[in-house]
Amino acid sequence: MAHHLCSSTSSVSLHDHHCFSNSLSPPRMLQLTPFQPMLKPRNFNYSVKLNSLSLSKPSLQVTKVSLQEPLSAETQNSNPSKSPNSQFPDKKSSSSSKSYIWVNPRSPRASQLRRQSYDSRYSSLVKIAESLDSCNPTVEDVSNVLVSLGDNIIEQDAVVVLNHMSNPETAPIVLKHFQQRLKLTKEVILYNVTLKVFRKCGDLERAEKMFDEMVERGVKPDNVTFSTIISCARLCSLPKRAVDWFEKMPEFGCEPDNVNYSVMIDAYGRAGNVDMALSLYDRARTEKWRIDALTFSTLIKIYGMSGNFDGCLNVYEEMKVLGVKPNLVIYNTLLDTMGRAKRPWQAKSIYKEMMNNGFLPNWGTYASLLRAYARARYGEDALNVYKEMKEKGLELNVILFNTILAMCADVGYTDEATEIFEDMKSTETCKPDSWTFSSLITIYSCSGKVSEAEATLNEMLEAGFEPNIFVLTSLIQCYGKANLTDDVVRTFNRLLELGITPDDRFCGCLLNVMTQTPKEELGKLTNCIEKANSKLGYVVKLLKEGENFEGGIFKREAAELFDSIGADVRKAYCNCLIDLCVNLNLLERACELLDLGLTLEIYTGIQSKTPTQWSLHVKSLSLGAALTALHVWMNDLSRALENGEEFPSLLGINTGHGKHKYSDKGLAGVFESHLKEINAPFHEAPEKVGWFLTTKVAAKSWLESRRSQELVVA
DNA sequence: ATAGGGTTAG
Repeated sequence: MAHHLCSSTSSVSLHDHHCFSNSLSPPRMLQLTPFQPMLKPRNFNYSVKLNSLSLSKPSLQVTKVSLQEPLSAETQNSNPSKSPNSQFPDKKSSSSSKSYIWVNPRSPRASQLRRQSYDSRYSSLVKIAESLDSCNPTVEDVSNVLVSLGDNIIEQDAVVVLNHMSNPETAPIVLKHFQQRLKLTKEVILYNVTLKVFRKCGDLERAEKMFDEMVERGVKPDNVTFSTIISCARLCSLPKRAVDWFEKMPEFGCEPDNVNYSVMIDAYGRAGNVDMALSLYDRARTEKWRIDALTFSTLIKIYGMSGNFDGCLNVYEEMKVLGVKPNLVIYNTLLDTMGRAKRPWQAKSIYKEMMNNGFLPNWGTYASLLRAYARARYGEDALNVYKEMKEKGLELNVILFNTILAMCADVGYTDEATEIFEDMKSTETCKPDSWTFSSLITIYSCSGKVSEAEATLNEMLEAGFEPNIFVLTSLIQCYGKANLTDDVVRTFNRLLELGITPDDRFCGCLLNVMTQTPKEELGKLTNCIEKANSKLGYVVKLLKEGENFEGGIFKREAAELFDSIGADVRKAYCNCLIDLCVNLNLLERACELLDLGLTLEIYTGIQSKTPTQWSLHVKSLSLGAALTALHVWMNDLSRALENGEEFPSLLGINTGHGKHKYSDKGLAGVFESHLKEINAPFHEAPEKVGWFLTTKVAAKSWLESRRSQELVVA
């Protein structure tokens, strides 16, 4: 990484370093979701002193294709003889027997006529529906629009008109109009389509009122009535009301069918009642209802929402066993749930299967894939999906753009993020929001690009967004890395001016900045830390005062601090505090903190022993903490040697691979040079990445020579 | 497109 590190003062040797899932990072809003892991791989710098650490069957089986002229107002007023569709009989002549064309319904001619005649009628009805949506909700205005239908209205016309309406004010008036003028044979259908209008507007109140009205009028509700109201309740995020309606069905003589089950499976799932959803599925299965792909998709989603991701895959397998062919919706749902499950590899194999089965990805497919890859930080895969979407002209929305930009921030794709941000701005539909700016500022901050971060901040302000805690945390990290301590302080004051309360992560970032700041500037930052979090301020103060305090106080205060902060930041705080100790040459204090970290189980499994190998695991430690742990381990090994303990054939240190986009040199690299410096006989294992190994013999002789050296010094 | 089920998330 190109960070500007803390100035290389002669007394402090500085090392670029990042640490892993223990680190405090500039926050991203993504991390607020429950699906996000608590911690992410992140970069950090530590300055450390090294030497210390269906089209329904054509219902026109009718051979009669005689139809009226298109029912638009214009044609009503125009001279029929001038009608462009003069091949069809006009309305006036339709009363004469000659007006009927009799055609074999199976002939291509019939289907052509059907389509044409249907199309023209249908589209006029749709236009009338639109006019009804925009007219005043008065009987007069509604009647004026409906006049254009003429007098030969059939029941189906009424159904089509209402089915296309979306205005909950005019729809009941339209319904009444038809009820008064038509002899309805299936009045329930008219009610059902009116209920759909209310559902479109998410107006459950009106839908329920309409239900009462129909019952009062003696119209018997059917399964469609119930599925419409139930799905309306579901759309209104009132799944419990959906359940109430489902339970009312028997009361009205309705037996639930497969669609009702399907809707209810979804409604129960959304109500959080997974058990009921699954028991309905069982019932549907034992009652041999045909369970279709859509219902399986719903089931997969329910399992996914309850976190049972293997359940999702089981349903998918069961579906195939039952002979239901997966469709695109199923695949998209599976991809989505595998993304939520953080199983990008499974998303990948499902996508492959989908392609092999001849399906073409649609926007939803790409969105699910992109999310699955981006959330799991499969950088290359996510970028490939992005490129493919771009090639196909599929535009991302803000959420998707933000998802991929957040990934770029996590894996250090600075240039890619810049390009994607430009793409985003060039779209007409998508404007960057505070999340977008936050991710970008984080990216520039992590890669040490101060001027870019500041430019993006200004762009954000121009777009009318106030800096939030996420942005300010990133900026503090940015200035900290660049060793611009005064700008860190200025940014901190800005946070207070904006009335934002510093959170654990923000304070952790400040603490992390301290680990990168030269000694003589630390005072400026301790002031900020004291204002931000008094407990942390006190611990830092004790630490800085070195030995001048009673034993035990420091550890107790530190323990209290760890108790007061979120479990997700404890390790990061502990790492930073140890780094600070190491920087200030307070090795004993560092050991105390490491010990406290072990006691409180902030750190686990640092040392391990098997009959054949003793190991030190420093993967999740900061450099300072890792070097402290090494120091402790060596002392433990010396003691074991003195006590005549049997050594295993191998001794090893696991640093992890230590590669990170924002970092030039990882923990492994720094550790390697430190091991050389102290002549430790550990060597990088060619077969095992991130491991430094030595033999019993080499370890023992090195420990011996170290002891004799110490004796000499003494 | 022709009375009922889902699709968009951070």
